[in-house]
Amino acid sequence: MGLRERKKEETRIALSWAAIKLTVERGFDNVKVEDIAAEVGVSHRTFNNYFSSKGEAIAARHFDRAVQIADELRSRPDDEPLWEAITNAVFARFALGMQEAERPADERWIAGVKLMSQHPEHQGEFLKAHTAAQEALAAAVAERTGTDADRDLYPHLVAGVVGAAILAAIHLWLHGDAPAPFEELLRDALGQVAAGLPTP
Amino acid sequence: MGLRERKKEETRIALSWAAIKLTVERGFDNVKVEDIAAEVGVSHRTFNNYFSSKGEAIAARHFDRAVQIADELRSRPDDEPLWEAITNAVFARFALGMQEAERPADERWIAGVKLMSQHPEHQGEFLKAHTAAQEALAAAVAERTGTDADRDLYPHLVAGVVGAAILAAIHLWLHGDAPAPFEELLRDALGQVAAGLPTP
DNA sequence: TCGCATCTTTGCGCGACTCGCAAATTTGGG
DNA sequence: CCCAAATTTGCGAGTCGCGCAAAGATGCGA
Repeated sequence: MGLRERKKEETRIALSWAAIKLTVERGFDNVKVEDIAAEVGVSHRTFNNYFSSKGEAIAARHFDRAVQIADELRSRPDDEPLWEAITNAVFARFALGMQEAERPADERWIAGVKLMSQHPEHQGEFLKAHTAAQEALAAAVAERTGTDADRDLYPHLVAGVVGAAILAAIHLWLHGDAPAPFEELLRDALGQVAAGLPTP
Repeated sequence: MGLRERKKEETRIALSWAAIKLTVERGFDNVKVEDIAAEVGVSHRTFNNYFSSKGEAIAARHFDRAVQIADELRSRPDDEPLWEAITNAVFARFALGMQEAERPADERWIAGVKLMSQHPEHQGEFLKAHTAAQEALAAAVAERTGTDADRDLYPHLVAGVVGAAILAAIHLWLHGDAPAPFEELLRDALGQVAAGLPTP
């Protein structure tokens, strides 16, 4: 990767990160594209060369991280059982970052994230990113199980079910009554769907 | 429901339907909010009293239909096994309309729908509607299984898994290589997740 | 039946956003 | 060191979302 591409990637990440930071601090509607661009030191117009909306910039971090789950799954030993490999892949790339790494994690930040997550435009973009990443996961599952993502339901179902588990964990973590650590929720959710979701 | 509310609902449906019709015919970007409003005979401004974007108007029909699945589930006999009840509920309210009822179903229409389904803005709104409807389903599942949607993962997982099955069926129907009737795909998908998704 | 309180529609206007285009600037290979 | 290619930037046009207040429609109670 040449200097050119590296710089592009850096700008992309910086813009995405600035979008998240400002949105969490001020609220979605109090951040102008101009502000995000200024924070990174590029022009308003350049922002739109990278992302076609504020929401997309914010969701980009989620997207990048989610896609890495698929990569991680591919690098798992072939003889590892499917659901075990998936669980390990998810935790390797998702749980860490979701928790408190690379992020203040103070009271105000959490509250800001919750507010942000409720904004309609962000929800749409987040789900789009989530779904797009899920397709990458489906492709990896197809590879591992010898199925065909263009003809078989199976890889899409597995990826969809994993995605549903992740979303359910996030949802309960953000909106639920009983405060539980995110990692625990996620492990529980993956365990249940992996076991075939027996009636409780 | 008084005349007032009925009229509102009619306008809402008319706007949503007009949005779909025009978008399928002309393509997402060639339809202005003004056009949709004109088709129904209201002002541009009134459109925005009902929907906050073109995409939302289009997704509203999906949303309404999907929410009815939850209602249908509630009306199923209590002694019906969960997954059987869910499958019946889904088919009662979803499969019919998805197929070819109430809709031209000609070649041009299908092509238009496929194009529309690929548009970024529509995808986001569609997923938002899908997810929102899923929460209604989770509530119904919680009711039926005696779990708590605010504390337990289970109802969200069931709803999420059902949603994933529906999305997988739609996805393969729209983008897959092997042409199969939608109803068959959907039945297959629900059957697999209900059985706990065994390795193929 | 009628009048009034309430809800809905509409026109106006502002600020913001997306994107095409072309000029200016930066980058990397030869 | 220079040039071709990629990237950034400014500008402008066309939409869009929404707050506000006036105008119109509706339904309930007297």
